[in-house]
Amino acid sequence: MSRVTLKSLASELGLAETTISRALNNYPDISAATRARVQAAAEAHGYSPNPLARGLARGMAEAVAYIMPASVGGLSEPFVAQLLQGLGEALSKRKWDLVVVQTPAADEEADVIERLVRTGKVSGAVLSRPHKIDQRISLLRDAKLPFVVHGRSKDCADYAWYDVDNYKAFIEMVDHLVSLGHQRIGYIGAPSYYNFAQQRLDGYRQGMTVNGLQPDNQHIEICEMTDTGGARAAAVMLASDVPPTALICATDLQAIGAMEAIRARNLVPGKDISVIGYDGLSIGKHCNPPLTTMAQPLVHSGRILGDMLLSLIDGADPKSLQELRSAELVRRKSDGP
Amino acid sequence: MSRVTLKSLASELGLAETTISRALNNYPDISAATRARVQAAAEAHGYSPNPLARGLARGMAEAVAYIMPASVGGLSEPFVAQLLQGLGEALSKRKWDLVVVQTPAADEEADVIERLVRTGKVSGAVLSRPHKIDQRISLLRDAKLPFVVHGRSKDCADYAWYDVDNYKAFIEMVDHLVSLGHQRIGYIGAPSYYNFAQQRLDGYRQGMTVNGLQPDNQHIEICEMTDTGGARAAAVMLASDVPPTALICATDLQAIGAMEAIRARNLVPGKDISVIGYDGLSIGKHCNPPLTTMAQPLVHSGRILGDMLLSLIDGADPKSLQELRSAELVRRKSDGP
DNA sequence: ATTGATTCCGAAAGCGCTTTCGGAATAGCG
DNA sequence: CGCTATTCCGAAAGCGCTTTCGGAATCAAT
Repeated sequence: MSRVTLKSLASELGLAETTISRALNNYPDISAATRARVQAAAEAHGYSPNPLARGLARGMAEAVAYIMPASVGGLSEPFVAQLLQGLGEALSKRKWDLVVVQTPAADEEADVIERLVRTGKVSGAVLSRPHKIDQRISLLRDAKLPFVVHGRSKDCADYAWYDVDNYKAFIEMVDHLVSLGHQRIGYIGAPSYYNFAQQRLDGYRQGMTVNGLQPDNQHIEICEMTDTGGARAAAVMLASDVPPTALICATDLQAIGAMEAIRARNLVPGKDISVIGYDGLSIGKHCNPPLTTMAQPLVHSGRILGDMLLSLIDGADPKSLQELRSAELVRRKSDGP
Repeated sequence: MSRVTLKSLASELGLAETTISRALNNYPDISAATRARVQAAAEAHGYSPNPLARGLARGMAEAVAYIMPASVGGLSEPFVAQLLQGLGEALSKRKWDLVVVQTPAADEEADVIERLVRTGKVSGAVLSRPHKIDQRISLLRDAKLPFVVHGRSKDCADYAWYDVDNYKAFIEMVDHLVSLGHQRIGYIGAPSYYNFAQQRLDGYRQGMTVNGLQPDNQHIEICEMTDTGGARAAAVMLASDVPPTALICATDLQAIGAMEAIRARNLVPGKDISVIGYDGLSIGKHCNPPLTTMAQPLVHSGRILGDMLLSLIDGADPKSLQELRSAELVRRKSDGP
């Protein structure tokens, strides 16, 4: 059972390869009758064009790349699987493929991306977790490879992106805590080279000022986006003269760490000190207490990103493909008066 | 800056395309001098062969597929990201690509895989979470596409696989609990169509008997591999006449759910009732109390699976590529006397 | 019946690379 | 110096598909 090709179909039907091809690709210059005949035969034999050959001939591959975020501290991001699922769903509508590429170390990043565009094995790319100024974005832009970004870098005017409104979300988080009666609200942030980290910090600051509160620098800590990072940062803050009564964290993992630090001081998170995270990871449900968090729909994000990329490849204007979503507060048990 | 191809290199060096190609592919019939010259030029221009063209010519793609496990209950598996990372590392050594494919619903599974092998866009595949008898395995086997399985199905004699010894692990888990003084040890298992579910159940049973204990059917519950599943199962068991003093769970998520059910009855997991999970998810660290679990190194697994697949494609005998690892007990706080 | 416009299909070239094969240049040998 | 054995490179064909172009048939109109 050798592979079924255009040629084999052609010889079976007594037609030319080229006719088969055009029939299957809905060219207008094929009579309805033969088209039907061809399609039936293709169906019967389970024909599907060799994507390599097609890609070569058409000069573009029916595949897009997902550029995995460099694994911070060896810890793979928990959101990848969900995002991939959404992406896959979007792409499967056209039967396109999804190839995931890793960017091992920061200094090899350029190589990897350069190779990606040079070899032309994908006709688009999705990028996660952009930095404020992100070399990868410049590379993709220069290479004129269609791409969409999950998040935004600082100069996000001319490319396609999908992001949640970090700024707004963190204002809301402050609002929420204030409405619960909190005054001294601490902030545990992420490294500032991430653009979202800046947005979240700004949102926090803005939220404080509109509520007539003074963001105390003693109550702002920046650390890695891990549980241990969050724990350390929280410990520092709790040891200060006037410890905060509530903590806003840039990520769920940090929040989880912070809760541990709180418990380590024999305080009860959500009772003595409120903690709110950001990401909406399902892990949070099983913490002690369950973590209140701002959630973003990841599978859905993947789907949107995929759709965006496809229409971008179809020639849409990147500027028309910029979508800002709002995160939603998921109240669990880690926040209280 | 048009793409640099064999042709452009050839005309620049005054050589034939074919010579360039053979030089770069280390054919023995190219003089060392010209080879060096060619390689230098290729390097200088940043040449890398078009993978589509190469794949077409060679009749095989430099890419492998990772077949994502169907997302159970809409919940993406948390281990995917880590496995992918390991796989990517292994493949990057040869600069191969990793395409992830989804199998949407069970009835489309066959289609997807069939299309995968038919189009020949990958020269190998990795499969996760096999069932006892797994249609996907039969399909891949029949298609003669090299593949390795992460786990084993019932008939695993003739293909390549990498698995952890579930049976042994669950015996050890029982041993461990018995050594802590437990007698009534309950078991929360996974659906029996998964082969690992059977192995784990068997291990549990065996562990009980070698320790002179009678596995009570009242103390065995099968449920979905989710937190809610685990919670429901634990609730049932706790309500029985002689509730178990310790719980062994087939997955960490179930264990996390079980702990919740225990807390719901105002009991303290790890103190009143011990709980041990299986998977070694890092989530477990942040539970209340931190979950004791049997851990398997996922990134490493990915790397092994990738290496296996590559040597399989190189012509290795599948039977020689079967590796059984042991899981390791990670003691945290959810087990006690 | 002649022309011109349509409709439909096949021939041919090409995408970028690999690989087999043959032949020119060089070397080794008597 | 002539002959065979080596070394090295180019020509050609092909991987499976797409797409442009031209030509044979059919049709409608004169």
